[in-house]
Amino acid sequence: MESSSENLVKTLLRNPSSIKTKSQAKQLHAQIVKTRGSRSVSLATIILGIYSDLNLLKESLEVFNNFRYVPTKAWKSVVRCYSCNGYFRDSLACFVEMRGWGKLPGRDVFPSVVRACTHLKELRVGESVHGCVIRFGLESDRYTGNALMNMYAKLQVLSHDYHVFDEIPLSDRVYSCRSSLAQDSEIGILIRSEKSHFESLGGRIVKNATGLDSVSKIFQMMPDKDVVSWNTVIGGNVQSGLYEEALERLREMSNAYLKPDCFTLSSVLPVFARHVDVLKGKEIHGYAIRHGFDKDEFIGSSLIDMYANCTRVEDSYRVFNLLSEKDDVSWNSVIAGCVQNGTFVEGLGLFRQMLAANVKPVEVSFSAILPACAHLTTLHLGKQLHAYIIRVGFNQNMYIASSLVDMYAKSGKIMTARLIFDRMEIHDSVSWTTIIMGYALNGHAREATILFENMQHDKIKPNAVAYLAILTACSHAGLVDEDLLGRAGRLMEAYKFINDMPIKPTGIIWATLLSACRVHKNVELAEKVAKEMTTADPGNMGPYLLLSNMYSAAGRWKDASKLRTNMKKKGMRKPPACSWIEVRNQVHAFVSGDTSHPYYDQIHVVLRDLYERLKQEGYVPQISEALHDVDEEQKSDLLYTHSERLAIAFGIISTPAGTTICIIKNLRVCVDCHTAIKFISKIMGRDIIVRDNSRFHLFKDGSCSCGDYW
DNA sequence: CTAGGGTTAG
Repeated sequence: MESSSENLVKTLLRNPSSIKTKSQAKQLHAQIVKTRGSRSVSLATIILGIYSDLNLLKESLEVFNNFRYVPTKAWKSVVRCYSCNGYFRDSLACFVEMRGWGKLPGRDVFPSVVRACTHLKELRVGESVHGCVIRFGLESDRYTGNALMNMYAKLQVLSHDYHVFDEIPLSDRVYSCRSSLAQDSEIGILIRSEKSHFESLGGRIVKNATGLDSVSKIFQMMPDKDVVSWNTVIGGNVQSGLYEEALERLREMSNAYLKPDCFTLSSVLPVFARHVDVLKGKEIHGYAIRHGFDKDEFIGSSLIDMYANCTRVEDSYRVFNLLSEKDDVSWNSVIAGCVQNGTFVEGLGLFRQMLAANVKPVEVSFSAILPACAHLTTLHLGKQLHAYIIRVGFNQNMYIASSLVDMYAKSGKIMTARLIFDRMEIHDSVSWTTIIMGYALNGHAREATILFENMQHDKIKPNAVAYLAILTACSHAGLVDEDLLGRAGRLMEAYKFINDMPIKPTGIIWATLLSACRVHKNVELAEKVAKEMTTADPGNMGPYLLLSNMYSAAGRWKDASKLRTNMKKKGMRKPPACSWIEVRNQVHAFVSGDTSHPYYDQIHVVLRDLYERLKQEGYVPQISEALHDVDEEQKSDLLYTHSERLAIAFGIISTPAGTTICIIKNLRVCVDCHTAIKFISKIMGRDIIVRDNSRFHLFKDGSCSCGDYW
C-alpha cells in the first residue's frame, strides 16, 4: 500500500500539470509532508508551482512563507499567482524583491508583471519592465510581447498629456512622475537601474510615442504572431478610435491565415456600432453564428450594442433573449440600448427584470437607466435609484453624477441638481453642460450665464452642446428688454454670437435661435435662421413647423400653407402631439383629440366645466397660432382637445385636491393652452408642472415660471 | 498574453 501511493506521488511530481483540482493538489501536498516532512526545498517548490498554476493564492503563500531561502522558481510562482488573483501591487512588489535578491526573471514571469503594470496604469514602471525584458533578450517572446503591446495600447492612449512634458528631459520625467509606485523606494530603484538599459537598447519609446507607435513597433518585430497578437493590435486600434486601421489589420490577419475568434469579433463590432453600419455588423453576426460564437457573452453584448446603435432595438432585444448566460454587461447593454432609443418604459422594465434575476447593478447600470427617469420625469423612481447609489457609494462616478444632475434638473428640482453638481469632486465638459442646461430649462438664464463663465475658468472649452445650453438659457429667459426694438436687437446679437462662435453651429443651435425668433415674433430673422438650419440639418422638420406656426400667427396663411405643402412633398410628417401623466405609479398617455381613455367622459365634463369657469375669469381663446386657416369654431374645438388639457383634466379628477399636477408633453405647449393652464392653476388652486419638449413650466396661482418666454 | 456595456443635445 505504502509503496503504491509512493509511486503515485513520484509520478505526479514528475508531471505536475496532471493535477487539475484544489483537492488533488492538497492531497499530494499532505502526502509529501506526511512521508518526507516539509524540509525539502525542491519538493516545496514543485508544490508551490502546482498551487500557483491553479491560482490558489492562499495555499501558494503558505508554502512560500515557509521557505528560509527562496528559490527563483518559487519567486516566479508567487509573482504570477498574485497577478492572476488581481493583487497587482503585491505582484510588482514581489517582482522587485526578487530582483533585489539577484534572481533572474524569465519568459514565465514577465507577462504577469507587465499585466500588473497595465492594470495599475503604471506606464513608467511598465517601461522599466520593458527595459528589463530587453536586457534579458526576451523581446521576441510571444507572450511577453503580447502583454507589452497590450500595456502600451491601454496606457499610452490614456496619457495623451505626455507630450506636454516633451521639452523636459526623459530622466526628469521618469523621476518626477506622480506615480505612487515610483515613489516607493524599491520600485524607484528598479526604475533607476533599468532605465539606462531601456534607453540604450529599447530606444526612446516614450519620447517619440504617438498613439500606437510602440505597439506597432513591437508587433512588427514579433517573429511568430498568434491570434492573441493580432487581437491585441486590433483592440488597441479600436480603443484609440482608429477604426479604419483596425479593419485593415483584420484583413491582414485573415491574409495571414489566422481565423478571427471571439476576442477579435467582440473587438471589431464596436466599429460598426460607431459607423452605424448594420450590414457589416450583420456580416459579423453571421460569422459568429457559423462558428458557434453567438452564445458568447462578450459577442452578445457587442451585438446588442451594435444593433441598438443602428436603431434596431428589436434585433438587439432578440440577441439578448437568445443568450443562455446573461451577465451584468448583457443586461446593461440591452437596457442602455432601449433608453438611448427613447423606449424608456421598456428600459425601466428590463432594469426591474435584471434585479429580479439577481444580477447586481453596477455603475454602468445606473448611468444607463437614469436618463430614462430624467426623460419620463419619474422622480419617485429616480430618488429610489439615487438612494441606492449613495448606499453603495457610486455617487462620485462622473457618468452617474451627471445623470443625477440632469434628472433632478429635468424634474424641476434645480436646487437639488445644483447641490449634487457642487458636491462632485471634479467636473468635465458633460457635467458642466448638464447643470447649465438644467438652469436653462428651468428659466434661470443669469445663473446659466455665470456657470458658462465658470466652466471656461475651469479650463473647459465649450463645445456645440455647451453653446446650445447657453443659447437655450438666453432664448428662454425673460432677460430680454421689454420694448420690441430691444428684443430684436438681442436676437441679432444672438445671431452674430452664433456666427462668431469658434465652432461650427449645429442644427440644434440654429433651432434654439429659431425658437427665440418665435417668442419675439421676428419673422424676417426666423426665415434666415430656418434656412441656415435646413442646410445644417436637412431632413429635420423642426424649422418648417416653427416657421409655419409663425406665418399662421402673423396671419400669413398663404406662406404657411405653401410651407406645409412643401413639407408633404418631402414626405415629412408631424408626429402626433402626446401628453402623459403619472398617477399612482401608472402612466396615462393622451394623444391630441383622443377619446379612448376609460375615463374620457369624466374628462370631457371637467374640460367643459373648466372652459366655462375660465371664460368667467376673463380667459379669451387665443387661436392665432392654430395651425390651419379654419373657421373659428373648429379652431376652439381643436384647442379644447389638446393633449395637455386632457392630461390635466385627468390629473384633476384622479389626484387629491391641492396636490401638484405634473404633465409631460412631446411637443411644445401652444400659446392658448399656456394661457388656459395659467387660469386653471388659479381656479383649481393647484400647482401645475408642464414639461414640454423645450423646457419647464411651473404654473402657480395664475402665472408661469417661464415668464411667458418659451 | 487578448475581448463587450454608461452621462449632456429644439
